[in-house]
Amino acid sequence: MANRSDTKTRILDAAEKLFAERGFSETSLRLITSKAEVNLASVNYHFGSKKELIRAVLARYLDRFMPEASNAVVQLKQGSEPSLNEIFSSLVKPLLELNKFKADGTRTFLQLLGRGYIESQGHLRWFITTHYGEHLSEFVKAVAESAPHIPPAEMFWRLHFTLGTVVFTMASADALTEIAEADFNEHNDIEAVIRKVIPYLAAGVAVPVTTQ
Amino acid sequence: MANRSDTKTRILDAAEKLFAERGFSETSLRLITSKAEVNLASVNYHFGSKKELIRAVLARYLDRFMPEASNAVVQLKQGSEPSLNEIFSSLVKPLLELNKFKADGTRTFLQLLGRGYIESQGHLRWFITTHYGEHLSEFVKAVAESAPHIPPAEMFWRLHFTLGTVVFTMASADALTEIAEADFNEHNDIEAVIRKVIPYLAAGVAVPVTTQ
DNA sequence: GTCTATAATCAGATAGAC
DNA sequence: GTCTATCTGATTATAGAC
Repeated sequence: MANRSDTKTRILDAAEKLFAERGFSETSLRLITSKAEVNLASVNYHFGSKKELIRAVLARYLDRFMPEASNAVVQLKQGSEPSLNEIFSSLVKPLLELNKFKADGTRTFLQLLGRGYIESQGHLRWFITTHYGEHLSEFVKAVAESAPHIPPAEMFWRLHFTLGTVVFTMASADALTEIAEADFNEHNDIEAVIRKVIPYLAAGVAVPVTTQ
Repeated sequence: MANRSDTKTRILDAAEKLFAERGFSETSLRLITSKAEVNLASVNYHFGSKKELIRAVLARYLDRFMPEASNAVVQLKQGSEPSLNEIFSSLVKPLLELNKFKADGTRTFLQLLGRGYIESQGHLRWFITTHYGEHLSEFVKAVAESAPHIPPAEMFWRLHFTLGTVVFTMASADALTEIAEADFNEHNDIEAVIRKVIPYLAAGVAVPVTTQ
């Protein structure tokens, strides 16, 4: 069995792929263990429960991405007054680094994030803010400083609009790239999609608040 | 039984509320029939299956909203060259009309739409484009004319970014308004959220394409 | 049309041998 | 650590009496 990773990793690998494609509640442990070619009981042995497995899948990506992302933002601020476009763009490299960790890692991570935010009824939001709060606030602080004309409450909403744009786009990325291919003969990988969405996000976050 | 609507309506009413709050797969027929105070078997008698019930719930809203929405857009174009903000804003009234049809109808509809797009693996997208395609294209055409500097393929992406922003925001609207209340002492109803998101969307859709 | 009762399936989790 | 076998509970769906 030289060419076979350990059971725990096999489960994580199969689970993240299925979770990203189908969502969490639509993915049974039986399907996961069947794709991973491991025994059904091993999930509970290694992870305790399905819920813990989901957390482990997410944590494996977040542990890599979050420090790199906040680091990129901090580095960027060493220079002078980055634009919103530059701040968002600084996340591209940390995102693409995930492809080195695992094939299709960027897309998988973003899709997991999307599924997680939508399915977990606020639980993932809590998990991320409590476990990665300091990294997160580096990003939020940089954005706020770069758009000082937006009041904090408004910025709260806009950052969540942004999150929504990203996670929905990524959860639908497969379908959308297929349609774009068929209708416009455009081939887009995940990086191309990310680079398309950034100007959209930056424009929305910075648009002056209308008083009506 | 004067003060009791018929079984079919009771099921639809209970189902749409639960679907919007919890998602489709997290809502069992047992929960629906229990809240509706009807017999479990009546769902299959009246709708045939859970999947058909989901379609019926969505169709009840779409049948009202889509004609009104496309009508609003067409009306708006009678005047001269509406802005993107005006086009998006023209949807507010049709959306709020849903509150007259049913208490909290606007929020319910948008949350259902969000859940549907995310959970249905592209099936809802197909259902909407095939059943409401003409209404939809009125809207798309108006947006395209109002932002002629955006090439069609780019506009395809931006309209889906927009869809993502809206449906994610609406699927998370309850959680977000709670947080905004707690952290910023801001009270927002669904109309307030809609009015917040429109400038964000309009700015993103119209931002010049960057050539890099 | 509505009900009870139940079929048929699938889920997560676990006991216990190896 | 891994396996088989099974438990327990939930689900959708249906048959058949009323």
